Amino acid sequence: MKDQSQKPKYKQIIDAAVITIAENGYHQSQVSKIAKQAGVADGTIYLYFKNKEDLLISLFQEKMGQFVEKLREVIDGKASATEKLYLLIENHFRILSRDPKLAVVTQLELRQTNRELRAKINGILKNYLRLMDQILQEGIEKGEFSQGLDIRLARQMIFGTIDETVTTWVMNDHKYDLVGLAPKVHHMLIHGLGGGDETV
Amino acid sequence: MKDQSQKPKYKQIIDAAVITIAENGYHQSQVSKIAKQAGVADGTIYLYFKNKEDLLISLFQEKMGQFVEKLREVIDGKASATEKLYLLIENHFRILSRDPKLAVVTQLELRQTNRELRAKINGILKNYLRLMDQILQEGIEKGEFSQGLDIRLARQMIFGTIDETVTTWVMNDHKYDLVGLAPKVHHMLIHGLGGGDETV
Amino acid sequence: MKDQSQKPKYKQIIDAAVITIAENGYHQSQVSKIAKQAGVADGTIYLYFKNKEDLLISLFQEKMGQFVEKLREVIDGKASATEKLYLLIENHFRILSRDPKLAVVTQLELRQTNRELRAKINGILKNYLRLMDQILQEGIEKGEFSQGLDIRLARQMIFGTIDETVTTWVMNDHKYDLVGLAPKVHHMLIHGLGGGDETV
Amino acid sequence: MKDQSQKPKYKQIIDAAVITIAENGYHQSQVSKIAKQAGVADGTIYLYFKNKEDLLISLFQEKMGQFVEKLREVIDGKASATEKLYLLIENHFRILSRDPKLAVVTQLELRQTNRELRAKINGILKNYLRLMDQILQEGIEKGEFSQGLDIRLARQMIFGTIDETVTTWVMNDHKYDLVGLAPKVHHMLIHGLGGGDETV
DNA sequence: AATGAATGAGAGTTCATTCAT
DNA sequence: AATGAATGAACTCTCATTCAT
Repeated sequence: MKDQSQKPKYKQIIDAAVITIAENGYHQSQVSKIAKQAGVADGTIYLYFKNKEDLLISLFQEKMGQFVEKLREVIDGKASATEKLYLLIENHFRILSRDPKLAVVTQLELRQTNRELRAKINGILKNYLRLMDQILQEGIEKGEFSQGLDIRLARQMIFGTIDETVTTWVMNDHKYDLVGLAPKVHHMLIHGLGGGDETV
Repeated sequence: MKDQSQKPKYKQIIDAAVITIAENGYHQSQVSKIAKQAGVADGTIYLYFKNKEDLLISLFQEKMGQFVEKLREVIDGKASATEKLYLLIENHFRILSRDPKLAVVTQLELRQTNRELRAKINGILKNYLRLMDQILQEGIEKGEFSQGLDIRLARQMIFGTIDETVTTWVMNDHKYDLVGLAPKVHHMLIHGLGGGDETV
Repeated sequence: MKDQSQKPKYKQIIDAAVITIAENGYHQSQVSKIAKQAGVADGTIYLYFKNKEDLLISLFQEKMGQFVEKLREVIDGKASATEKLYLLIENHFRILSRDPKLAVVTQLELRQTNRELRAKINGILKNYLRLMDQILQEGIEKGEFSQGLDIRLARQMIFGTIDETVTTWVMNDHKYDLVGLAPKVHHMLIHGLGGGDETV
Repeated sequence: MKDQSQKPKYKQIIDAAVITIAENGYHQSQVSKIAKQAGVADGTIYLYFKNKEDLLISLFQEKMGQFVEKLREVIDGKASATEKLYLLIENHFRILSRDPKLAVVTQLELRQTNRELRAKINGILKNYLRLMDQILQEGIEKGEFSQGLDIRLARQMIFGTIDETVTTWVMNDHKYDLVGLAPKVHHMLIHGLGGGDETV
């Protein structure tokens, strides 16, 4: 792991954790294995993280932080909520497409943790969900989205759909183009199964 | 656990597993704890299940089997795909509302298992997903749903939305009425965020 | 096991134990497996034997009893100790050659038992060792064997040699003729490595 | 176990295993008991041995290795095969006499292991048996031993006799002098029961 | 005499974490 | 800051034996 020696140890260890977990699965990613992948001693990990759980939370925080940050950049300044939603979906897909190992870790492996850890992970996710809520709020105000929309439910539909789509893609070994699905997914979320042309 | 003594041991143990896992979490549900809850000796569990994994898979199979069966009964003979979708959502919500412990187990705890076990669980889920595909196919043929619908993606939207809605409800300690959300969720899935009245 | 139904249950179970142990090894011969082989219920074994250890001791007693009895018949009335020794070796080899499963059990499997059980087995062996002592005593008195012979050591040489020869044969999957080795083994025991023609 | 703290852990654990097995018997020598005897934590054993079986094989290898090595040293450079055989017997007896616990372990306890482990132990014994074969070959060539000798059978006589003698000594709680038996055993092996003076 | 479902004690092994160097 | 040897608690599964029928 010579090329990692430039990075600060903190990030070096987190990246090693992503690789180790993606390659071996959560339950087969012992601290000693992560340490070896990072090129440090077992004990060194405890100089940077309080314990294993803290490492995993930090991993999620670090990666999710970048994630939301990147999305905000892309979305900011766009005219419509509809467009913002599209960019959110596409970039969500794009970021995970570019880092399939991270995708494996977030979609499959990190969900194998216990309730307590998952609660903390959900806390971190809050930022992302809030971003969705903002888009939804804006869409409703601008008249793009239905006035009667229940924002919390709508956000659950958006997040649930995106999440399920990515998970299915990961479980199918990334064998098809995820980013290419963005337009269809976006269209479905906006117009529903009915396609927006139904005469109700 | 005197009132369980009527049931066959097999079901008795599965029900004990649901209760134990819901109350203690997956990783704190040792075989001995499940046995005690079931009112049998540890070894007895191994007369009915090959090992702990087999017990968990059987649990999922047993409960999911009832689930899909019940849904089929409710849905069969209904006129429209739209109506069938509504019934699927409402009953999905209803069944888990009536058995909050089962909801905890399926939404949170059983996802903490390793990749291999989850693959087996997904195999069992297939039946349910196929039911959704049938409804979608029918809806497209009858002109209720958009002709251009990608069935696989649409199913991921439906399942992802339902799943996320239930999980959020479970994570909020079942503190609101889940079944009551069915109409709104159904409407969103059919009409999308745009509400079906947008002029695009 | 229909053809066993004539035999008394006691022998039926012992024979089943021999077969089961020979085929599966001592540690893989659970009571339930022996019961199945014998065509009886697990519990039935406890009507005929106090416990598993008792069954094994009885097995050894039964088979070893026949063994010594047969040898006595063959040997009785023979003229010389040398001849008796030969017959003992040859018949020891012959009996185990004819029942290779019994050979596996006595040479390999029954030695895997704990110290206590082996002490009891040795008690049963005593009869056989006493027979050897008698032959040795007779041989010394008749002048066939050396006057200075230490009977106990001599018996250990005879038994050790026979036992090692049979064990090696069993470990080599009975792939050569054991009985045919009797003359050579006998000659070696009588004349030693020197062959009796050395000029000392 | 303070006085063991100088030794490398590897040997420290092996010696603890010998003592524990000799004192408690094979089946009552749990890993935790061996660890306690060695003055280390249970887990430490697994830093030096793959598993319990590996510890036992290593024990035998280590002790048997020293054994054969010591015998080679003693025997090398001796003039006759007869003398070499004597030294082999005497030293075999001497080494086990000096370490009665090791004798208990090799003669009684280690034979209680399953077929697989015993096969591995036999593999290690091969070196010792080969040493015997060499002595026999040399003796035949030098005219000390009978020309017609079957080396394999002769080795089985030697090993069987020595082994049985030691085992009997161990089963009698080492209550007599084993080394003192060497001359008689040697004489018997060379001249046989007949004593070498029989006129055949 | 016979059954066989139920019992429950018992042990090898893993791995997150520590701490002397 | 970094190391890595040592720790020791914790859990699944087997199987001889029992006893109600």
